[in-house]
Amino acid sequence: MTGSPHAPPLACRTLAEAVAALRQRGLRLSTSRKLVLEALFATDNPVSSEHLAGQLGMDLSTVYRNLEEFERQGLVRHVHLGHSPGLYALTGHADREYLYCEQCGAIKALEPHELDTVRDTVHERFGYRARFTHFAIVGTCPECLRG
Amino acid sequence: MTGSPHAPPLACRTLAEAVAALRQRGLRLSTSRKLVLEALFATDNPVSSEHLAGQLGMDLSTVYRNLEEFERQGLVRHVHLGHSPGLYALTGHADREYLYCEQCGAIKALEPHELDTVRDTVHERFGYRARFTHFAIVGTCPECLRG
DNA sequence: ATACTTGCAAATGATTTGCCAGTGT
DNA sequence: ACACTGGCAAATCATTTGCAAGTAT
Repeated sequence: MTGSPHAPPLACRTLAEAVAALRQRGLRLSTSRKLVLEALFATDNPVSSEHLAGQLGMDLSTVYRNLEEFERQGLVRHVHLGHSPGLYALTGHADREYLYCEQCGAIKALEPHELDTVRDTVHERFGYRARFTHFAIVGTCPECLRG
Repeated sequence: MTGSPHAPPLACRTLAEAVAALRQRGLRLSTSRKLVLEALFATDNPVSSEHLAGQLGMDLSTVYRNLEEFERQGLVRHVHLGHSPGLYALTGHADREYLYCEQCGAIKALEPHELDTVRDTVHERFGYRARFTHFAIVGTCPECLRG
């Protein structure tokens, strides 16, 4: 979770695919490494390092070291919704972007293309190509706007 | 810098105005408190707690406690650009929003209204009212897009 | 006079690192 | 075999909290 620019995404649909890709890049596939990958493939949502370590019964530092390596390879990314710690997900599996309501904490996950209009608007006006995969879009949800 | 929803903004143009507003709300105006306010009024950019503590020669915890109080009053807000720690600024003075380039670290500050089209797009499509004052918009700047 | 503020030190939460024993290739 | 990986403990970074002494009202 270092501040360095991100590796190009390494999208893998299956565990086998990911293992192959990592092998090809010369990485060793230890038991813990495979467990972390499995866990990431098994869930639909970004998960915390804490959660992974607990669930897999392995040391937090090991989890972090593996996630770090996976991020370096572009296989994994982490997101920040409100003020919470980083949450990790597979790049290819969870290219979602999030709307976070700061009043009620509601989180709306968006499929990869759903923010394209927004992205285009930003691009037209400022020339920046935006990604909302690192920081959620924070605001007020429809319900709280009414209330 | 707690996760709680924000107080309504308390926009003050001058130090005197801010002092008056805080007094009115029953807050004591200690020397350190005034120093922090002065420092915030003196700069155009969001600053780190560290920076304030150093510059003003006061304890970090005092700085944090004051910033916390000011945020509670809606006078101050903090922003996160990339992975860096929180940066603090006066609400009324720095209602800016930021575009952050994750390749080169470039930061573009936008005036309050400049993202309105973007905000409207988000609102039309998802009903959310977005604020980019807490998390910058992260992406790739025009220069890096070319390179 | 009294309640709020300070500095200092120690606690916290998230993440990182050192080290040495263990394991994948 | 040998370089890489794991667990454990300690370090770090940003931020928070406890406490006794000091200060604003």
